[in-house]
Amino acid sequence: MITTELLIERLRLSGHRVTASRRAALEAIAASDDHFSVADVQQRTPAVGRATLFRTIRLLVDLDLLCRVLLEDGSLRYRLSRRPAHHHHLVCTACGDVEDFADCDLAALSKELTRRTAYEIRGHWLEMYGLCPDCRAPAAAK
Amino acid sequence: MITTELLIERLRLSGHRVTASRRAALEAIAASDDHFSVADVQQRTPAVGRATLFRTIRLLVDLDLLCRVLLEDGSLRYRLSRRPAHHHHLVCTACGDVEDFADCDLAALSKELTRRTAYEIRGHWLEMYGLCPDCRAPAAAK
DNA sequence: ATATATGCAAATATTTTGCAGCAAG
DNA sequence: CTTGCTGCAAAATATTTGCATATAT
Repeated sequence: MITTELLIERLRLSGHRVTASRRAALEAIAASDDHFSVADVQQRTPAVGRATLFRTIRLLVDLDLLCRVLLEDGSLRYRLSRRPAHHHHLVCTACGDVEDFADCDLAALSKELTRRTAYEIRGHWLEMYGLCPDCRAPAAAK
Repeated sequence: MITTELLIERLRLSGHRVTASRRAALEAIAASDDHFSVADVQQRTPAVGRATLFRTIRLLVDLDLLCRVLLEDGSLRYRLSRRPAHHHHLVCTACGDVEDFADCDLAALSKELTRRTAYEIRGHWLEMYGLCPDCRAPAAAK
């Protein structure tokens, strides 16, 4: 569980000011599970200006406190970073639950693509989708 | 090379009307390389209404004549489908060139994730980024 | 003929920017 | 007390919808 206090501490350590608005945004974010949009946060913090939320969320992404989650339909959401480094998401398409994973073995694919296209490969986006254990059961019952 | 005529034929075969606006949009699309946004098409077809372009592009995506390309920053573009089925993109981050590939071997990863999380995996997004041969040389020279 | 598609304009949604005032450090 | 942050309002951008008209088939 990531607490608001921890997030605030990280904000402070990176040389940014801890303000009431940021505190409010972080509380809303720490309380939200899975993934959320800017609009979701806005709804939970009506007192904070829209522009401030956009600025705050961008800041948090830059600081790696938030990561972006790509949904199956191509839309982007945000999520509290639970892993410091490179990782991916396994998203339940029914309930929105997210699992992180880091071991994407794309080395073989990367090598093969380099051989075939002469590209120098530098990065990738990978997100997986499926049904979490809780959502599998009802789906199977139908 | 995919011609406008081929695209129009596919439109017709799927039971949709071939209109001047759609023809214009398809011409603009067939002429554009790599990936493009709705705004890009709009610029090349000033006579076609904005709403019509959005509707046309959505139709083309539904018909699989266009596929969506995810850029590294998370924004979405479109691209003429050159492959009928499931595939991915290798995008040059310098010039925007795109190569398609289909052999994403995620079976092992998928199996491992299922074992670990009990998710039933149903799909994925995968895009690779790098420098194409033409853009590698200048980059290396610096 | 007639169902489909169009352009327009307006509504809605999303995100950014300028700026004067506020407040964290 | 100084610099960074805020809210507000306005602008820029992106997308959707209703509707009367036009047109492909």
